[in-house]
Amino acid sequence: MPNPLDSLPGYALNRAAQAMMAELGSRLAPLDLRIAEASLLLLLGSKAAMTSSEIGRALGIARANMVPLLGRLEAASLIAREPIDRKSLAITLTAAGKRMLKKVETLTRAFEEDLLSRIPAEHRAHFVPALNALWQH
Amino acid sequence: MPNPLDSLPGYALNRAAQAMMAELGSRLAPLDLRIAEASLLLLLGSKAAMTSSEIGRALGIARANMVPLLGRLEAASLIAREPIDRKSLAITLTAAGKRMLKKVETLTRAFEEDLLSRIPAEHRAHFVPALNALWQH
DNA sequence: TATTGTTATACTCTATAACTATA
DNA sequence: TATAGTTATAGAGTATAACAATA
Repeated sequence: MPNPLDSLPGYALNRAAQAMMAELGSRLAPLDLRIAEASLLLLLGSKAAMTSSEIGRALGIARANMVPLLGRLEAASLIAREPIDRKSLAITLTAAGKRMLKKVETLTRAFEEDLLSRIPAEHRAHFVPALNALWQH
Repeated sequence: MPNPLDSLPGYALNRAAQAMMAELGSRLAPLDLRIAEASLLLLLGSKAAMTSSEIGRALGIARANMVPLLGRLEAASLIAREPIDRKSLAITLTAAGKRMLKKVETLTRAFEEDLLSRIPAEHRAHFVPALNALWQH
């Protein structure tokens, strides 16, 4: 039933991420948010104001792809842009954005708990450190 | 420097998979193969002949998306399709496909070793079991 | 009746090049 | 000179609906 690819770390990593992101996407759908949009709200909630470029660097999103992402959030009145100088814009959460953030935080907490609960207890503490070793820096 | 999302398992999972798949994609580029194509060759190498639907189920690829995938591999003369009955086709590796498979196996082995080597030793043995718990069945 | 292979289509995510305006 | 924000575009991955033919 299982195939020989299942023992490959890279294959397992890809399948697990695909499954979990599909699950998270389904849970976010009722809020009309995509994963990147929810991530952005969570990030802004902890860092106050950031520029588009700073957000992109933090989330691993290319600058060019930040434009439609911020555009959708602004169209939904969840964020606002205010000039810092004549070159940069500060992205901040609106009141509606902060209310949406609360929902995202609740939903995310439940999702992350459910994800961890699927991992056998003896492996659980090793999960995030192993993953972070693969991409940080 | 790090952001608060880094401690979330789902976020770390997604970033790690994104980074590792980008790395694998770069390594496969000289062979002119995409990740799904290389996965298909590896699968066929261990299972002899399979139908398109069986491959799709094994790799988590929708049947409709198997069509262009198999089309590219057939255009590259790496696979062949032979009728099983008047409804199904057996997908098999051609001689060129088997030669390419050897390259993919060598490359994949190196990639998987490099991936694991990035994970601190104490976390390494927990990695694949934790991931497989998230998506299998 | 369920499954296979297929077509067509659409949406999302990601990547690149180029441009302007400013620090 | 490097960076910010943007436009346009292309590629790749994924998802759905529908269809004819066959098991």
